[in-house]
Amino acid sequence: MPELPEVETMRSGLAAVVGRRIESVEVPRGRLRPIAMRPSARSLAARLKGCRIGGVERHGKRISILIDGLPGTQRRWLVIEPRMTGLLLVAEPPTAEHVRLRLRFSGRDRGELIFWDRRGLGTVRLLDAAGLERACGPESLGPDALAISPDALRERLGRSSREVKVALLDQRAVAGIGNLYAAEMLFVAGIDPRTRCCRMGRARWHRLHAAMQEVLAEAVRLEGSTLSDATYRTALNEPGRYQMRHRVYGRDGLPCGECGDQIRRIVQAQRSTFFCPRCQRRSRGAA
DNA sequence: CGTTCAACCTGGGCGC
DNA sequence: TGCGCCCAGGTTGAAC
Repeated sequence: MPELPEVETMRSGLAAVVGRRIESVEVPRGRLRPIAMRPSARSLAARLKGCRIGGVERHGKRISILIDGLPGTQRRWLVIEPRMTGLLLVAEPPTAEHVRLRLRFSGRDRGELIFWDRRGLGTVRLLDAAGLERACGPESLGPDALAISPDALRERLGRSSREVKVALLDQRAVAGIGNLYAAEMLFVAGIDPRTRCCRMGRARWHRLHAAMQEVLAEAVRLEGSTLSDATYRTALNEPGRYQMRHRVYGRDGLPCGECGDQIRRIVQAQRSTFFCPRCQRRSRGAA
């Protein structure tokens, strides 16, 4: 479930291939249904060959790779959405079967960039500047969760009648948060995930913002969360280490590390939410 | 403005 | 051993 920390780890891992020239492009075909790729695999391969990797950026849970050296002066970006099980690797992938795109580099350094995706829900698109703006600009994504100010967070969500856990997953409001980290930051902030945004005062928004920064920064430092299904790996095909720090996610029925009460699982907007009913009471704190 | 539901996929875990 | 079923959750789009 690549969220901000996992995608940020992919981005920093990909810094190793910036400046390299693409010698060949491979889109393996197997028994699996091809993933969404625009333009077609064949055309993508033809256009990328001989180009250079100009840079790598993260936009919420998406990655853009600047492609230099296409004919003409216009720049293009390879925009990749890992969605549920997509990985960007500069090392051998977990299995050969689910490799969706492989760029081989030329020159002294050689090496490869691989997009691997077990479930195939991810997408790969080659976009021009306007397309990049549409896919990753403010009409699709709000401010990054690691860059937003406390007041901007409150400004963007504070009037909503939605439950705060559901609202945190809205990428147009704030970008990068998914199901796992939403649960973790609400626990750290001591906020009931069912609280309506418009019922939260300034103090609680600031507490949520502080928890957001703390949880995401620590998860980035530990290179994301590799769950028991072991899907997510770093760009070097190593597991993340933030799963050891999970306080509520995936822990229903287990005792809360703070108070010892049982952690509960509920469903909000068709997604699991994990929380501690005692540590995350609606009225906890001054509010 | 909002919610709900289905769809896209594969594979791990479970009950039988 | 194996089959059928449920579940994981990012994103989009339709229906209401």
